[in-house]
Amino acid sequence: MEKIKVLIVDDHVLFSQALQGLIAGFKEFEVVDTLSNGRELINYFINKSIEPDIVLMDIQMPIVNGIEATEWLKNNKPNIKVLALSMEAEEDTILKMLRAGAKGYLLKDINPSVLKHAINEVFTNGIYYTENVASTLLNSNIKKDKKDKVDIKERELEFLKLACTERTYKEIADLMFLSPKTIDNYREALFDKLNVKSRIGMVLYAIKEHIVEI
Amino acid sequence: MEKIKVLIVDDHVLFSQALQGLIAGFKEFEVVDTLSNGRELINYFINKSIEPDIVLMDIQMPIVNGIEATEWLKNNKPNIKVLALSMEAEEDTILKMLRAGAKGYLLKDINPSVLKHAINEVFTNGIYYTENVASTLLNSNIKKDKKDKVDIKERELEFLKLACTERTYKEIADLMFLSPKTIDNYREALFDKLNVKSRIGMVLYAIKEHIVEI
DNA sequence: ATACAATAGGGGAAAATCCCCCTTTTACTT
DNA sequence: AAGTAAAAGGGGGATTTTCCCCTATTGTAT
Repeated sequence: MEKIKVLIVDDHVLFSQALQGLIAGFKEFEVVDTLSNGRELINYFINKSIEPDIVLMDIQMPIVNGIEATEWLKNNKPNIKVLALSMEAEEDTILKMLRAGAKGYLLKDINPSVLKHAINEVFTNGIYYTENVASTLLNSNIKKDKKDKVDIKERELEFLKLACTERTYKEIADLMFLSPKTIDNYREALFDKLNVKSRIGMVLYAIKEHIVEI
Repeated sequence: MEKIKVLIVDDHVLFSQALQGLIAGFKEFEVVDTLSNGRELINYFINKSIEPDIVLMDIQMPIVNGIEATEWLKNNKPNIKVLALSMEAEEDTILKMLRAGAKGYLLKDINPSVLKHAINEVFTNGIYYTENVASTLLNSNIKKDKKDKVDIKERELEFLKLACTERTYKEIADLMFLSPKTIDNYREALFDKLNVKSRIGMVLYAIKEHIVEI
C-alpha cells in the first residue's frame, strides 16, 4: 500500500522536527519534508518537489502565514489537502483558515492518535472536523449574519487608530491636518456605526476587533 | 554513562509526545515522563516517582502554569533544573520564568541540536542562556528598576476595571456606592501610578497589563 | 504617634460629547 | 455629460464628562 505523503509547515522547528518523528512512527504515513513558513512552501512547489497528499499547516508563521499559504494551495494545487494545526482556538482564525480551504482544524493539545485519525479522514473523506470546530462554525454563522460588517471608511479608520492613544481630539486633528470639527464628525459617525456611547467604547471596540494592536 | 533524565511538561500533547520521540533519539538523554500541566507535575513528585535531572517546562498551561510550577520546584526540589520552553519571547514572561528559578529559556523555533546542547549545558553548567535571552535580561534590568511595580489598591482596582467600560465616572460612583469625588481621587491616584494622562491611557494600560479581559 | 488607605468634597478649566447646520470633492449611474 | 449620492471637510453653540489642585475626616496598622 502506498503511504500517505505528509508535508509539515511550521515555524517552530523543534515542533516540526519532533512531529516528523512522531508521524514517521505511523506506518501508513511518510513525511516528505518540513518547511518553516508559507514562502518556503510556495518555493517548494515551484521547484517541482515531490507532491504531498496532506499538508499539516501552522497558522502563525513569519513572512507568509498559514492562511495565505492555504489560499495559495487552493488556487495552485487544489488536490493537496490542508490540515490546519494551530495553538489558538479563536473563532475568527478558524473561520479564516477554513475559508482559505483547510479541510480540518486541529489544536496542538490533541493526542497523537487524534492526529493520525484526522490525517486518515482528510485523505479518505476529504474533510475532518473536531466537535470544537464544528460547534464554532455553527455558532458563528448565526451571529455573523445579524450584526457585523461595519463599513469603516479610510479616514475614519485613521482617526480610530489615533483615538486609541492618549492624544486629545485636537491633537489628532493636527496630526491629520483637519479641523477639530471634522474630527468630531468622524467621531459621531463611528459612535453610530460601532454602536458605542463614548471614546472608551470606541477604543474597546477597536481592540476587540483587532483594528489596533496594543 | 548514566543518561540524563528529562521530564517534559507541556499541555500541547502533540508537541510533548513528539518531543519525547525526538529526545529519545539522543543517546545521552532519556524521557522519564510527559505531563500536561503544573498540577500534574506536583502530583508526580508527591507520588515519589522517578526524579528527573531536567524538566522541560512550557509556560502557558492550564490549571497550574509553568511559572508557578517552576516556583514550586525551586522550593521543593531545588536540585532539579528547569529549562523553559516557550513560544513567546515576551520580556516580561522571560523575566518571570527566570525569577521563578528556570535555568534557561528556549523558544520553540530552535533546532533540535540547540535543544540538545542546552540540556547538556544546564546539566553540566547549571545554566544556559541564548543570546536572545541574555540581551533581554540586560535591557530590562535597567528599565525595570526605574518604573514597574505599581501598587494598585483593592478599591482602585475595582474602579479601574469599571473604568474599562462605557460607564461614566458618575455611574461608576453609583455602582461602587461612593461619591463621584472619591472616584475622582482614585482616578487621580491611578493616573499618577500608571503614568497616564487620560482615561484612555488608563484603559490601554489595564488591557496591556491584562488587568481586564475584553 | 504617625503614616497611610479610604472616604468625601470645592472650585475651576479643559476635553469630550451632542445636535443642529453647511460646502466641496469624488464616484457612480443613467 | 449631467445628475446624484456618498465621502470628506468645516461651524455654532450647548451640555456633560473629565481632569486638576486642594482640604478634611475617619479607621487602622506599625
